[in-house]
Amino acid sequence: MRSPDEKKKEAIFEATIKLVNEIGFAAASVAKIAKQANVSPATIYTYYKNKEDLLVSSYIEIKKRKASASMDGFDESSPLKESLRKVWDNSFEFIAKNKDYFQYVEQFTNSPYHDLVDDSQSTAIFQPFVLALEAGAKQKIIREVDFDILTAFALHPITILSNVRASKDVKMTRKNIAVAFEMAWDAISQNEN
Amino acid sequence: MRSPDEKKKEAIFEATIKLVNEIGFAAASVAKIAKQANVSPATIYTYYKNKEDLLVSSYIEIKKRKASASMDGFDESSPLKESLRKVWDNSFEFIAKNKDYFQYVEQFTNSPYHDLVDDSQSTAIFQPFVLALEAGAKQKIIREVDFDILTAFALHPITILSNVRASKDVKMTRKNIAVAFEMAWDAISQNEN
Amino acid sequence: MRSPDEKKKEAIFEATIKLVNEIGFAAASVAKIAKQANVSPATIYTYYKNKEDLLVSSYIEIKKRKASASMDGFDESSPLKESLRKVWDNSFEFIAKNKDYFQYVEQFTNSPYHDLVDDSQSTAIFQPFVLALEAGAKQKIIREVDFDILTAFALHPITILSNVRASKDVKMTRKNIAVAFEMAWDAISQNEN
Amino acid sequence: MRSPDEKKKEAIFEATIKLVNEIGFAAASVAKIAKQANVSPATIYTYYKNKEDLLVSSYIEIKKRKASASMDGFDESSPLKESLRKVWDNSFEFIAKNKDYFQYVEQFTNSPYHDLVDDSQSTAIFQPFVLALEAGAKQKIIREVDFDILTAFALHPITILSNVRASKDVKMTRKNIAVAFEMAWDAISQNEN
DNA sequence: GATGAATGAGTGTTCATTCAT
DNA sequence: CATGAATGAACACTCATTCAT
Repeated sequence: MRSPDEKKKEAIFEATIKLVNEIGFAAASVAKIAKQANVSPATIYTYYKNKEDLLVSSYIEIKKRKASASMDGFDESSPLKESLRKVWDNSFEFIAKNKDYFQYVEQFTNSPYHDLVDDSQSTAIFQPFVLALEAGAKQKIIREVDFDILTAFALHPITILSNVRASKDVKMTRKNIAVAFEMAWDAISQNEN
Repeated sequence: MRSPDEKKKEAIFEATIKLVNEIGFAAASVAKIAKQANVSPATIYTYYKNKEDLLVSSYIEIKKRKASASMDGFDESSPLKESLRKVWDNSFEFIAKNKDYFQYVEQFTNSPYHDLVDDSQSTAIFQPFVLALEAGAKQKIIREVDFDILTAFALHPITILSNVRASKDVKMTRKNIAVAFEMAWDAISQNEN
Repeated sequence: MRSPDEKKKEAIFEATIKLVNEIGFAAASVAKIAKQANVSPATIYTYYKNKEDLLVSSYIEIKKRKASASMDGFDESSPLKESLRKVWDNSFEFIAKNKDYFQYVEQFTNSPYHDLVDDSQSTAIFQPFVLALEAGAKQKIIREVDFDILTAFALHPITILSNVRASKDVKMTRKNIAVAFEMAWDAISQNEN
Repeated sequence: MRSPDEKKKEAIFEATIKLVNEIGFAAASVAKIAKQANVSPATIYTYYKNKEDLLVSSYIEIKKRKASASMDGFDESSPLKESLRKVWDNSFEFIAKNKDYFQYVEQFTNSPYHDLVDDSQSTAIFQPFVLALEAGAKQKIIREVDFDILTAFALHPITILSNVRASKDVKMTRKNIAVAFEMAWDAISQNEN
């Protein structure tokens, strides 16, 4: 069971995400976040060094949760395609359940705040997946290209298709996910002969 | 009576983009933008209704420029793959030349400001390209899927691979562009048999 | 017939009164007055030295018009009570026809601007009336008291009863005016014996 | 946690009245009031919602104080004339002691701010007096006329004669008050036969 | 004479943060 | 640990006024 303090910290965390999503970084003042979390502005400063720390910490926290969720049940011994599919399904499930987290990350990632963050902690969780991709490349299952190019097709479509702002109309039904995944796989797989 | 100074407006426009990219929407105050543009803060209000108008107008201006650049030399009679390739090359060229414009758009798109914008004006320019895609789908050259899913593989990789924040390490050399384009085409083309 | 210039000046005058009544001295900016009068802000400065001059001049102009209207048809040879009644009727008529002028004066009078004004010009018009009062006092028709005390009962009730803000509910019908006038007369007349 | 400082609030209140009287609503900026009260501009906003609230609250506060002072020692069983005289004496005493309060109210009353105020709270204190007047009217001691007409002669002369701006020259000595009161009584009393 | 562009100085207000309790 | 009071600094924006045309 959580201590009363942890509850307060969680309340501040949730209030931050809610407010930033609703009114943006600029308008989400410490005072407003405090009110939303039902604490005094001063209280926030007992948990976070300053506003920047609050925003960055919240981002990192989400990234961690998302990374573990995405890698849940990942099995290195499975075929690469199945592994990748697992990550896709996990990701869509996590995003569907945590739209607010996802939206916060999107906004944060494209802001100057992002430069302050060291992503290594959360990317570490993906390590097994990275290794699997590299192995696949060596085995000529998938293309041997820069890692960033690979993920542009293998992973980024997930976030693009989940982004309410970018893709207003598509509902990511099970069928749509399946099709999109096949497209991703076609993109990265070394199938031409 | 003085006549309006187009140079001054352009200076404000450029200053806005520069500052927003460097320090973000929140920190880019009207006063700072004015100083950067070498005008009085009050002068900005003779060209724009308010800060929001300044930011939104700047966004729209960029979108327009980018849209026409992307569609430059687009030929409806060419084969779809060539047309798409043309858009890719145009886009990468434009982005390479205007990294600051591009960065501004990325940040703007993922901010609450974006909800205020009606994108129809700039997307209108893409109309011939949209028609070409639809024709390609009907002719079974490319997959028949939701338009947003299609662009997630046919166009979005361009912006992802150009994004300095997301892809720090890859240089989009001519070769890398060629490979990435092939992957995009594999994703969308109806090549399974 | 007025020259085009005079029309413009009158437009500025009317715009000033309208706006000050609607939003008050503080909010009635030169720019807004200019817009209301359909001229450029700079144009106002060709007719008035500055904003203070505009407000004060408008006040004086109204005072003049009101003073002459009040004294219209004043006959020194009439009995004092009749003369006073004439002033009452004239005043109520003027105010009824020019509620906006009246309201402007009320607001102006109770503002620090009023200290800047030399009222002698407009009060000069009342001179015959003042003399009549003084004569009445000497003849023991009315009380011999300080002039300001006299007018507090003989004239001020007119403005009080006309003031929309102060007296919301009373309609100054002919009958109400008659009664109020009798009260005023009872107050000032030397009727005790 | 600091406790609220009543002294500070009073200082802001007094500074507001002083400055508004000296330079008017328009020129009395929050910054100037803060400086006069020896607090930070931001501090004013911990006690008042905004400038309007500051001005309106100050007005209401004065009205309350004035209303109770005016009704001090009011005795319903006394003859009406005595009761009214009591109110006159109380009022002149209060105004003499608090010229600044009075001046503030005068300016406020004739400004657009006044429309925002619900006067019922302060007028409630006058209720016994209102009832006494109504009783007097029924007993034919005073005229049966609209309440606003009655007060235009029974009460308004007090404020007119106290108004420095309107009546520059008269000193309201005990004797002058006595005379003026008799005039007021003559105006409202039903003595003609 | 008339104007829209331009601006330094100021507006009311909110900010992130600190501090005494 | 938690807080509301307090604030200097900054915010977006408007002001009265000037100036070149």
